[in-house]
Amino acid sequence: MPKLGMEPIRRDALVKATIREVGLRGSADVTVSQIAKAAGVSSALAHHYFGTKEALLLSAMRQILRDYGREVRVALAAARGPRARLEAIVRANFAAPNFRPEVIAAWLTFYITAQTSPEAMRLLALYKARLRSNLLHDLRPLAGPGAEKAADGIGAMIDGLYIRHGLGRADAEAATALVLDYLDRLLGDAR
Amino acid sequence: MPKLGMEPIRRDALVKATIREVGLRGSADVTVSQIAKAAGVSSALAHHYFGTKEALLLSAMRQILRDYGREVRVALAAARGPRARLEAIVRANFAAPNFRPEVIAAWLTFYITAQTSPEAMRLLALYKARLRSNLLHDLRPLAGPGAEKAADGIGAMIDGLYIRHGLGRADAEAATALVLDYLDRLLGDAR
Amino acid sequence: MPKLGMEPIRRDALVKATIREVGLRGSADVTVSQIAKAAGVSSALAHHYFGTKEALLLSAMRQILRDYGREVRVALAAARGPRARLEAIVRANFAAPNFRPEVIAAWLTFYITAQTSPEAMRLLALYKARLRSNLLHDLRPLAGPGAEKAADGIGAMIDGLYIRHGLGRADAEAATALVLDYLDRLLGDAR
Amino acid sequence: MPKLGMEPIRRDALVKATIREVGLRGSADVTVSQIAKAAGVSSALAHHYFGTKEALLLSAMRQILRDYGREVRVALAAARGPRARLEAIVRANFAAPNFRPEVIAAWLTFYITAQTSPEAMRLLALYKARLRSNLLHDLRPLAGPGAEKAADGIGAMIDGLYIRHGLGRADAEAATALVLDYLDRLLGDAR
DNA sequence: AATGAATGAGGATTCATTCAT
DNA sequence: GATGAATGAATCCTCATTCAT
Repeated sequence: MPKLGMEPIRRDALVKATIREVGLRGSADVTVSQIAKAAGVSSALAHHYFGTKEALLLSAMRQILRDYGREVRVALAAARGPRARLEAIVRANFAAPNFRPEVIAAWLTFYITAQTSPEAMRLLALYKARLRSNLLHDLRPLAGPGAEKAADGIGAMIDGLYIRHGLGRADAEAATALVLDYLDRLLGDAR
Repeated sequence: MPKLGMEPIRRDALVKATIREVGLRGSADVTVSQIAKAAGVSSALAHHYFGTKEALLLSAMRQILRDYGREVRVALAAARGPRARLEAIVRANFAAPNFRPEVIAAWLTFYITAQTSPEAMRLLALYKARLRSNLLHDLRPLAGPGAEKAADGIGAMIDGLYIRHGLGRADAEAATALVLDYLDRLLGDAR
Repeated sequence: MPKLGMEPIRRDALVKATIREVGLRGSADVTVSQIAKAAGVSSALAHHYFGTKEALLLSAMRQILRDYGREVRVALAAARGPRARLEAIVRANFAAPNFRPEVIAAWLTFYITAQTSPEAMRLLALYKARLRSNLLHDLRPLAGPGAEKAADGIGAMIDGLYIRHGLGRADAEAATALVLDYLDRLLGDAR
Repeated sequence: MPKLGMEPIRRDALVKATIREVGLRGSADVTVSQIAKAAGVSSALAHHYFGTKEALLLSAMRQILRDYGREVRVALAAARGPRARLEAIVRANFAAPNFRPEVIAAWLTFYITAQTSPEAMRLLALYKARLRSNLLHDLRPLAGPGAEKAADGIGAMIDGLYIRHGLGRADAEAATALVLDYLDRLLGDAR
């Protein structure tokens, strides 16, 4: 029984299902039909709304990036001072919603997709840039000229811990501690 | 013009072609036919020698791990003392043969594969364990009780820089410097 | 021009085409594509509805068994008394719809299939059991203790004539007469 | 180490392996490679000696027919008088070497093959004719004008019991008894 | 006499995508 | 707004067959 204004609901359900399925199946081997079924609609509808599979995957990627961005923004809003803000950024990266195995698996898949799809690459680069700029903003007052390198190092470590988590253990707490320890060593110079 | 003793030659060519194609195409979407063509043989021959596509992918993964292991071993042999050995390990990770975009892309693909194939997961875990044990061996005399955390941090940063390289620039030299800087900060405690 | 409710129509067409093709080609070498083409659809649709080739073959087998069962049931309904019922069973076995070369060829193929597929074996055993029980039901009042052996003998002869028909001539009339003659000799004891 | 005069040995091994494999695999799904491996040679050699797969299958069929013929001939040689000879024929049909599941399975496969290959059909027809002529020869003095029908009936029953054996139980002894009982009923007329 | 090497042709199966309803 | 119907294209894989050695 079709209703008016179903579009946003369906789109959302499909995007969420995409993230879930890509994560669960843990690979790029997800089919549009699987996603559609998981969203409770026909695969034809998925095409109706997104046109192609790639577009659907990109939408899912954008959603993940958006979720991630929100998480960071919220964390930042509650932090006072550069050091606290840096810690907030780190914590946000390993916060539950972003750190679920399925989301990590989705990220990995998007890394792969990015090697083929320029649009995916663009999105991933955007994430990198945003993280870097966030870090830089608060590192500069603390680390001075070393800020650039510090941002690179911290960003890399975050990424490394992130994908390692997907592969096995490594809990969020330990990951956070490790990065914060690194941060403090970096800031030690300036202190 | 068939010759005798072609098997090792073909296997090698196919494995190399697999790495290359997986890297170039940058995804798990490589077909056996593509790989076979790149190796200059028919897809039937690929199946003749490897049985399944997964087996071929796993062989390629083993080859990459073997190459990586050799690289590290050679670097270690030339190093004197724990600090030098640690630096050797880091450098080896970003050394040219391991750090080519195609190899990195292959690694990423294997990360994905690992989420489905237990054998791939096993191989990846083995790599992680070896890297960690290598680092620990030389960190213990220098970092004492902090060695474990140090190994985790350095390992994570290496992985992060590694996949970041696949995504864009970030040269080997900068990556090496970043990790060594981190290393020195870690060792600063004990110094 | 897709319509709704096509599924039963397509399924039926595919099953019929399967019987026809298996019969015509006279072997298990029929391909799904051949069957699909004969049914006027794509091979993809055959998989869409039946999943696997084996499932399609089994469906065809079930259809043949169903047709056969109906034939026997109809014949039995019109017969009065054990002797007449036995004759009806025999006649039904050689009645036109079951006795077409293509159906016989299909039977033979299913005999082969049964050696690999437990489900096919089950279906064939079911047919055997039903025929035997039908025969026994009416043989017991007439042949007494010899009923079991009589059922086996008649069943075997029917099967033998059946496959012989597939191989060459041997018309239905002669086959029927032969079995009925045997039946009468068997019943002679009790008469 | 190739030897002189290997040809007959290899041919024989391949034919035997064919019968065995066709029987074991219980279907026409046997590959030349499987047969060759079972015979301890390469598949290339099978082609070297037989040219095509079909030729190899036909050779196997001829061998089975030859074995069957010999079995019957030996049995006949030891029998005195028409009745004894008829019984000998029946017994030979259910004698161990012909009645092994694998041989029966091979027979079934050849029935299928016959529907495609004229040569296979010819061989099968030849077997039918020989059995019929054998039966007729000894039925004529005993059954007179009914001999023809008797031969058909007995032949059919033998075939029926034969393939039924392939499908499940039904031991040779019971089969023999059933046919002999039928024979005696047929001869009862003339007695 | 025998085989390893190699492949073309084909077969089952999957899937993104389209379209009429 | 939504879907069942349908398919072309592609994928993995198998196999009979050939050929140089």
